[in-house]
Amino acid sequence: MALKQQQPLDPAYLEKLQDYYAEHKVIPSYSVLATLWGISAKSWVAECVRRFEEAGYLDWTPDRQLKPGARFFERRLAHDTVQAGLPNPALADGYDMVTIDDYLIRVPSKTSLVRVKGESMIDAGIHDGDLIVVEQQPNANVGDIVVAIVDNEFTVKYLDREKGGFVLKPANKAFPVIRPKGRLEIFGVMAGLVRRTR
Amino acid sequence: MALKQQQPLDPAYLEKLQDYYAEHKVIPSYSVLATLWGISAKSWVAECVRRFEEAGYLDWTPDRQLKPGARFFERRLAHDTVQAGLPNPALADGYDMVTIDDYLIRVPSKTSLVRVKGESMIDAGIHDGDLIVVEQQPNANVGDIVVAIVDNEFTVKYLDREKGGFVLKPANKAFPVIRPKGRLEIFGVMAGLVRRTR
DNA sequence: TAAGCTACCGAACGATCGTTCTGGTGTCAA
DNA sequence: TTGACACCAGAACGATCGTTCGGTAGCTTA
Repeated sequence: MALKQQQPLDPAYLEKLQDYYAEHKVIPSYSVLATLWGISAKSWVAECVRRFEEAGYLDWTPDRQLKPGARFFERRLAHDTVQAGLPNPALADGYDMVTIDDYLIRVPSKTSLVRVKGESMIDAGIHDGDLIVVEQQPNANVGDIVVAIVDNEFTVKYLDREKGGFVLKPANKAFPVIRPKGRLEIFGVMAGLVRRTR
Repeated sequence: MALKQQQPLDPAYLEKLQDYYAEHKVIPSYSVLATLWGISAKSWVAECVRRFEEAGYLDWTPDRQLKPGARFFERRLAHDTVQAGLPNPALADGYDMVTIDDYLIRVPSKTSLVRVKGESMIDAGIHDGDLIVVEQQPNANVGDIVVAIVDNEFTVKYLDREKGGFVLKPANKAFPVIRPKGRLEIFGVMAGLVRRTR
């Protein structure tokens, strides 16, 4: 027996909830949701919540408290071609959904973030203040951008090899190549980059 | 009159709550908190919550629901120098974030992602294939990096003004300045950048 | 050794929670 | 014309919520 196709809910409901969550970091109660959505019956709120839950946007804690679901943090990824008159971006067509965290992080337990200091990697498009997504591992390949520990500080550089051993090369001619005296301590390999510009 | 100095609370309480929040993205109720903290009296939970609230770790929504406070996501040891042994690569901000998503997105309903095509903004550290975090809005200021719609395609450029009107300037001398014939249609303003390198 | 804290327990209570059920309205196809 | 269905209102209800208040055990201070 085929499952009955559920009518899609008003996307504005989800958006309002996401905005509320972004502000308060909490999912509100049914009565607050009713106000938020302009609905005056808790029973209908319950039904809407049920559908969002079914669609994966909401979930429950073991203690039966409402919480964000797996798809709650999805973002619209606009295609690079735009339809003819498309003033209203609410149209579902022309968008894929992506969650930024899933996009960048493959192994959460081995992934961390390091803030970039200085302009030594500017030719690789890595600016001062950017966050580097690092997959922690003790070794890397020549050509990888690695986060190494030099003089008790994190440093982001290209990994390269000279006859003397491994070296760290900046992507900026104004900076010198680093040739570590002892063993080169690698913290991890760069897997991504995050920059906030506003 | 000097304010009475409050006894510091057990830091383990806050840690347990932060762990719970990291898992469920929600602040639990008093009875769940009691279980979480190994306390059997809700009245005492209420007192602890009151002190966390006083210290800025917890807060209330306008609807009197408990939510994370301003200091909830703070890091204990936030500096980019590395301790002996393997470090916890904290953010130098003094604040940690729950998710990368949270770091980049302020208004989810008005935010979407656009993939960059080409090298026209390479001098701004924006590479081919990067994802631009866009806050959708119909106008912008000179100097902003904007996502505009030109010939039914998204294009990322600096917004500038010439005597003829607004123009779009690339960050790469090999590319021409775009002078739109009619009205310049702005999709939104760049608020961040995401790059995957692996 | 009594008084005065702090840390906690436990019962009681009114408010609010989410659920359930009954019912109304608008739309569309048969 | 009549269902069928989606959308929504409202009342009723037991469960759970957070608050209040009284009480206890242990440690200080005087």
